[in-house]
Amino acid sequence: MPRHTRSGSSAKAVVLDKREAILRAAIKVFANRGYFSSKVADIAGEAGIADGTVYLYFKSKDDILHSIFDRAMTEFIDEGRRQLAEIEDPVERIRRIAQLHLEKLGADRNMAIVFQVELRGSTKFMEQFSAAGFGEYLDIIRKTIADGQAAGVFRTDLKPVVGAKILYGALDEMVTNWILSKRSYPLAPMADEVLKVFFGGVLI
Amino acid sequence: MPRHTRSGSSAKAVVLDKREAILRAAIKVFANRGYFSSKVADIAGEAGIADGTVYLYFKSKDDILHSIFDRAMTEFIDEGRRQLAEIEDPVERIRRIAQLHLEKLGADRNMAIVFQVELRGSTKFMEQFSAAGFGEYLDIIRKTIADGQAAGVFRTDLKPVVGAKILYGALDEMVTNWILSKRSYPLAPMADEVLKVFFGGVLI
Amino acid sequence: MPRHTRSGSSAKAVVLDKREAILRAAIKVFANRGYFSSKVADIAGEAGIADGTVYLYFKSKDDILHSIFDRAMTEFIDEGRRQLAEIEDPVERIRRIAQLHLEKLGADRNMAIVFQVELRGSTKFMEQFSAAGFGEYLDIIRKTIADGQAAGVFRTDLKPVVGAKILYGALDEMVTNWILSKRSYPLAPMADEVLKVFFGGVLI
Amino acid sequence: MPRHTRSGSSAKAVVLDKREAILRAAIKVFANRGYFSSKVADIAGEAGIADGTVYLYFKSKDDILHSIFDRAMTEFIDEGRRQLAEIEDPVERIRRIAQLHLEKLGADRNMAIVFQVELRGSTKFMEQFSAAGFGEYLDIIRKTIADGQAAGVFRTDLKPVVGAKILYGALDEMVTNWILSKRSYPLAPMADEVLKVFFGGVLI
DNA sequence: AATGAATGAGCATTCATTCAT
DNA sequence: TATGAATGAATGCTCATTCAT
Repeated sequence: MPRHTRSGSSAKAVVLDKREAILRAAIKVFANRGYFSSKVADIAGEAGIADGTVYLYFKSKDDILHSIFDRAMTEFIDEGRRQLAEIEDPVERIRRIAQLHLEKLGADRNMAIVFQVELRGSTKFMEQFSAAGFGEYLDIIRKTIADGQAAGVFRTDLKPVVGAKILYGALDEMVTNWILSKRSYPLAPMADEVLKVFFGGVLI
Repeated sequence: MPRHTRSGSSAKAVVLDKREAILRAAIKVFANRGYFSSKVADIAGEAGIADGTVYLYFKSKDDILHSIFDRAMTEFIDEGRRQLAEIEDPVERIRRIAQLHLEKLGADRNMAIVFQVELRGSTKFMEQFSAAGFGEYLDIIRKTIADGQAAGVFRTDLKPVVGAKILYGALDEMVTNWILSKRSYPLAPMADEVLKVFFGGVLI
Repeated sequence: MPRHTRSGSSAKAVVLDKREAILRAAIKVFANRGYFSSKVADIAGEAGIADGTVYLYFKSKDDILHSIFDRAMTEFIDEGRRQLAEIEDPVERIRRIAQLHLEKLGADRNMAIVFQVELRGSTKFMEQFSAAGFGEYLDIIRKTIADGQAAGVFRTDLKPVVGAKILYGALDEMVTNWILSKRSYPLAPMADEVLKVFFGGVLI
Repeated sequence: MPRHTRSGSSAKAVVLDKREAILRAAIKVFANRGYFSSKVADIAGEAGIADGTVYLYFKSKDDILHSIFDRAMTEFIDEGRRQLAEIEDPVERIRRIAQLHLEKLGADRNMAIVFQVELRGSTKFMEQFSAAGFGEYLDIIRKTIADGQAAGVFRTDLKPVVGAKILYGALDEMVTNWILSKRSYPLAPMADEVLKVFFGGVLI
């Protein structure tokens, strides 16, 4: 896809590039040492800039973490909406959501670590986050389940919001285990395992 | 066995009481402010003792958090073994595990916050913890699922370890949402909702 | 020499014994770790008593160090006076002083370390000490030199006080080197080497 | 080689200046209060900088003391080698050493206090220091005495190393007394008094 | 007298943030 | 914009001393 600016030398593009570089560096550093143990100097060093420069692009260390979440969540939600746009069938929609969830997080281990560990590691963040993108995400799942119930494909003795949490929790645990695992394996295929149970249960 | 000292005033008991008081205070403080933002002075203040006294009972702030996890996990595992001892049926065992999980964490909101937030908020802790009690817990679920498969009550096209993670993840998410919820509701009943899906799936 | 109290069980004797035990323990601990790095608890432990008991015999940690110096210095001065009482000849008196200096410090390595290191390691102590026993000690040497000059055996183009410092400094350095030496050798014989130079110089 | 920046304003010079300022401040503070009683904040205050700035130039409080010793000793040894380079006569060399010793320490009272008090006030420092510059210093004296013996000007019934210690000890005591003295007098002239005795002895 | 648990003042060090250049 | 030296508030931990028993 062609860029609208020639080379990366336009003022705007440079700004975005450096901001981007800092975010990437922060994701790496936060993933390795954790938010509280990471120093702004580490991030600057990883990004190849001076410490002070960080503050030209972010208001604070806290702001960096928030920006990481915001950007990733926005991208994820957008990508989700795009992919779900043409899928009508609730079952297929749920399948697509689950796959997308694990594909996205499975594609960037550092980002996954930051999401699973740092986002969860702070009630403050979690609360703010719930109010933001996370709530929206859960809501998309909830609505799809409700649609499925209306369409007569999902059992109706289950509150959609609870179903959404169960699916999300199961997927989330797949990610957490993948992060902590000493073995290296692809995360995305786990979606099918989760869906197998989510859709059909474990009882024969 | 008769005590030589009346009631809980024996030296041993006093020591345990103070240690206990510090742990309780720490759970409260950690739950409210998070581990990193909590000051040892906060804990001491909450426990009604001098700052230095904390160090007569714990080696460091870090040691306090570890002690919280260790004690709670040991108690939980013990209680679990006791309650599961007389249950043979895999389905019932799984049900008991899920209920116990939410009963225990639902009984102490602060403790639940510390577990959900602080334990998850540190790869270091998570790794140490995985190697310790958490792995053991997941293993109990895994074995029960395997037993159920052998007994012909659970579908066999699912790896027991994956099933265990799915169940755990779903329960865990119930706890996390309960913690973050502005509304106040009992956590334990959520176990049935999770089991409904885990056992039977959502498809009609 | 017979004791005036039978056994060590009289109140006075017990007090002295425990005080003595604390001082001995302190000398050992101070010698090994240095005054500032030594903890009162270390001293109590070495003396086999409870921490608080130290304060029944000494006003403070500082007081212990002072007591060590005071007692040792008093003993040393007394012993010196006794031994010098019957020596008239200034040369022999100087010899006796030098020998006694190295004999005494050479007899107790820990005490020597405390004297050489801790006493010197604090201007405060040194000033207080100068005003106390140390000044008295130097004065005895000074007077002996002056006597020798009056008697025509010592050169008179040297201020007695300077001569006293030179002798003391040379002896002191023997002690310091002996303490720091990795090899083990008797300190007392070094007195003759010092006196050889002090009396006759190094020039042929 | 021309500088691109005028006078002492180059980055390197500024760094050295601030490092120098901290060392000077530390010498003053250590001399007045002693190493253990001195606070890093005192040093920073004396140097007119913020507390944290100290750590941009030194690794720790301990590192400051070491740097003081290292720099002074290096300077002293260098200056000594320079001045002794053209002196052949062992007697004159000894004289020069003694004079230099008292000239240098007599030129900076605070530095002298730090050397006499803090260096001696720690077996740890003394041991490290013995292995370093101090041993080298004593060795220079020792060799000169041995040369004098070989040249037939010094008596041979004295081990050179012992002679070196005696001279050093005598000089050292001059410094210590000068530091502790309430009167103010020049230290350097005391070298002649010491040499008078060292060379010719006190006996007529 | 003896104990040792409790106290709390004290301090070296870190690090997010600022700002002169 | 970019730098990185400087700042100084913040805090975990130690240990001399006290005092209830």
